[in-house]
Order: sequence, then structure tokens, then C-alpha cells
Amino acid sequence: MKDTVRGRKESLHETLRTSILTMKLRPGDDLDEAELSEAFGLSRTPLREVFRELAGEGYLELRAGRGARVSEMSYATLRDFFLAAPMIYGAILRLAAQNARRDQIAELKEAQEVFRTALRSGAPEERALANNRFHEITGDMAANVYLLPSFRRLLIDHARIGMTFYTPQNNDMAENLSEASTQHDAIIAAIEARDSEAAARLALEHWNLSRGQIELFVMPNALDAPLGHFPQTSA
Amino acid sequence: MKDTVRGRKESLHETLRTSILTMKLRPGDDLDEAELSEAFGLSRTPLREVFRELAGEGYLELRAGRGARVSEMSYATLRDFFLAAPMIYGAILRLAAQNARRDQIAELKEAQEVFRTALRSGAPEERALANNRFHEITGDMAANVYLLPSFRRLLIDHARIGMTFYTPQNNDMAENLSEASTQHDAIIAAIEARDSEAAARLALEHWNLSRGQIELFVMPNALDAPLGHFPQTSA
DNA sequence: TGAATACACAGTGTATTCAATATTAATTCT
DNA sequence: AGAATTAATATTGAATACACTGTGTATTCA
Repeated sequence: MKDTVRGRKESLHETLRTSILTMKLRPGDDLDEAELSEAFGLSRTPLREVFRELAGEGYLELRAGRGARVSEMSYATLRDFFLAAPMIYGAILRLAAQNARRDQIAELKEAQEVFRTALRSGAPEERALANNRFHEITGDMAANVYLLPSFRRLLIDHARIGMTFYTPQNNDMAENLSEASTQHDAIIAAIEARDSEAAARLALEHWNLSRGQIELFVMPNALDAPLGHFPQTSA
Repeated sequence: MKDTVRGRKESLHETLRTSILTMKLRPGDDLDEAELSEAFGLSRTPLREVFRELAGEGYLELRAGRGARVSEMSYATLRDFFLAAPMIYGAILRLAAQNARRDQIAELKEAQEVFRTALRSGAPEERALANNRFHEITGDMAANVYLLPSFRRLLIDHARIGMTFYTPQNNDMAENLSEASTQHDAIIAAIEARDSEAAARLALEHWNLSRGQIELFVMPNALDAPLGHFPQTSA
């Protein structure tokens, strides 16, 4: 990457973005201007501009006089999420099927390849980012300026929810992931066939899968062990 | 208003916001940092922060090295608008009916009073702002962080489209306005009754009315006059 | 006369300095 | 000893000064 000021600014933006999506920076974490300024070789002025951009995109929250922190997630936002996601993503995929250009379809296939690779290699951060990229492209395909802002916010928390609730030790969850990959393939096929109905239907299925994954985490199978001692869980 | 720096910053934000909503600042207009800095008694640093905030909300577009301009509107965005608006606003009103608090309902009634007054007094800018406020409150009632970003962007262009396509000389259009006011009353009633189905239905009707208004403007009744001389229209 | 290059100016972007505000620690009073 | 108030410190916010980029204009050469 070109080591101009402009480049370092972009680098900061992208680093913060991916750190937030992968939960390396967790909801509620606050960001130290001086520290980041040092780390990225930028003065505080352009740094604070990046903060405001990220706040506009929904990654950060700026509190007057108290600096920036990573956007919060709560049980309330989780509920909001599953209320809004099927509708928005249904609309996005419907429009994507109608409007996708050839080069975008090629991009989507590449993104799916990367996702598949990430599934095998196993790092959850890579998977989350690859999945995020896949869905971002479907958003670009839809190309509706009024839907994109909400869709992008959904994708932020989709990634974060995935990082929170996916724990690979469970077999059911591993199956969920390969199922997600299969759904991606079906989505690509629907878009390529310009079948907007199928695309919309697949959107619903895709989010239902996510919901099921969370239910597996929140309501796990009860331990099949006598009362008394419980295995230590990491806080 | 308190004449502190913070106050002047808010004042700038609000002034730009309303100027854009009322088309006093038109799509594509570019903003002079030096001039605004002078006018609002702010240095360029906080001014540019306001620019970035407004860009995040969809009012402005920032082009690297070329400053800020008012967000564009085109025939394409008009199409996007009527694709997205019924769905989003339907969802917003449905949730508003479910979640509205008593104090918010009171606020909404006040906003509707202001709107009715603006209808009589006649200034189109006032009407647009009062209408915008009414719908903003319904958005707050819905209180879904994922829907609000898109909804707010829709409201921006709803106001601008209203200012563009409403010309009061036409009787049909005047009727449309009072019809809109009647619909507002029905929306309030549905929310108060917690009737989310009715609220969602009213949302569709409300946007269909908007669409009809635009059709009246774009496809007016043909002039009933012989060819040759046409009345001069203001550019 | 037309095109190309160089120069000047306007406007945007960044760094540094200065001011204000919030947070923490310390001290005093109950 | 504990709570409250005040002082000290750290951090955020704004202003000014500086640098750079892009645009327009003038001048020179073909």
C-alpha cells in the first residue's frame, strides 16, 4: 500500500472496520485518539474525520466530550436484527437478481470461493470477513441507495453476531456453516438466472439458518451430568 | 440559542439540514467552507466535522479533494425511492403501532397540528419541514436501529421530492395535500389503537398518494390551446 | 492561430498549538 | 471512616498555521 497520508487514512479506516466486524474491537470498547494517531502516523485531525465516517456507517458511536466507542450490541438490538433482516435482505436479493451485472456476478463467485476456503482453513475471523464480503456484493448488485444504509448496518451486526454465537466445538454448528455455503451457491444461481422470487426465498432461509444457530448457542442441550460440579466456562 | 461553539455547530448542522430538505440548497450545490466558516463563527475544523456527519446521514456527498456538495437526485433515485419507500415505511408504521409510547403519541399529535397550520399558512418550506417532523417521530416510535438509517434517507428525499413536484396552482394537488393530512390523522388513530395492520396499510396508501402527486406533475393534462405560442414557464 | 507547458491562485487536507471539558486523585469536613 | 468538594491530570475539541493538490490562466513555441 502506498505510504501517503491518504493511504494511511484508508488503512486506519479499513483496520478499524475489520477489527470491529471480527470483534477484535468489542462493542463498547473505546478508542484512544493519541494511541491510534501514533500507530498509524496520522495527526489527530484526519483521525477524527475517520471516526466520524465510521460513526456514520454505524461502526462507532461518538459521545460529545467523551470520544468514540465501538457500537453497542444488546438483546434489544438482537431482536431488532431478526425483525429487520429478512425483509431488508429479501428486498436486496430480489433487486440483486433483477439488476446484477455480469462483472458483479463474477465478483460474487470469487467471494464465495474465498468463503469456501475460509471454511476449510478454519479461522473464524476470516470466515466472518469473507461472508461479509459476499453479502456486501449482493448489496451493490441491488444498487438501491435507500436500502443500502440499513443493509450495511445489518451486515455489521451479522458479522459480529456470527463471531459471538458461533463456537465450532459443536457439530450442529459446523453443519450450519456448510449449509450456509450451500445457500450461497443457490443464491448465486438464482441471481444468475434472474430469478428474483427464488432469490427472495433464499434470503429468508439464509436468515432463518442464522437464527437457528443463535438458538443453538443460547439454548444448548442440557448437560448430561449429575448436579454438583460444573465445568468452568471462560468469562 | 446559547451562543457557545457547541451551539453554533448545532446551528450549522440544523441550518444545512433544513436548507437541504427545503431545496434552498439544491442537489449538486457545493458548499464553500470559508464562507460558511465565516457565517457561523466557526473555524474550518468543526465545520468539516459537521460536513462528515451530514454526509453520513445522506444529506451531503464528500468528494476527496473537491469538498462537499448536496446529495444528488436523479430519475434513478426517484425509481429507487418508490421501490423502497412502501416497504420501509410499512415496516416502520407497523412497529410504531406496536411500540409507541404515550409521550411519543402526544408529540405526534403536536406535529400534526403544526402540519395542519402550515397547510393553511401556505409556505411550502414550512409544510415540507412539518411533514418531515411528523414522519421522523413515527420512525422514533418504531425504534429499530436497523430500519432507521434507510428510513431517514427516504425522508430526506421525500421532502425534496415534495418541494420539487408540488406546485400549488393545481387544484388536484391542493386536494392531495388535505388528503395527506387526513391520512396523518388516520395514522395517529391506528398507532393509538395499536392496530399495526391498519398502520401498515395506511403507509402504503400514503406513499401511493405521493406517487400520484408526482404523476400529476410529470404527466400533466395537455394544454387545451392551439399550437404556436406557449406560456412562459419559470426555469 | 492553436496547442502545450509553466505559473499562479483557490480551495482542500493535515499538523500543531491552544482551550475547554471530563475524569481521577487528594484533601477536608462531617 | 466515609462522603463531598476541590485540585490536578488526562483527554477531547477548536483555532490557526502550513502544505499540498487541483484548476484555471497566461505565455511561449510550433
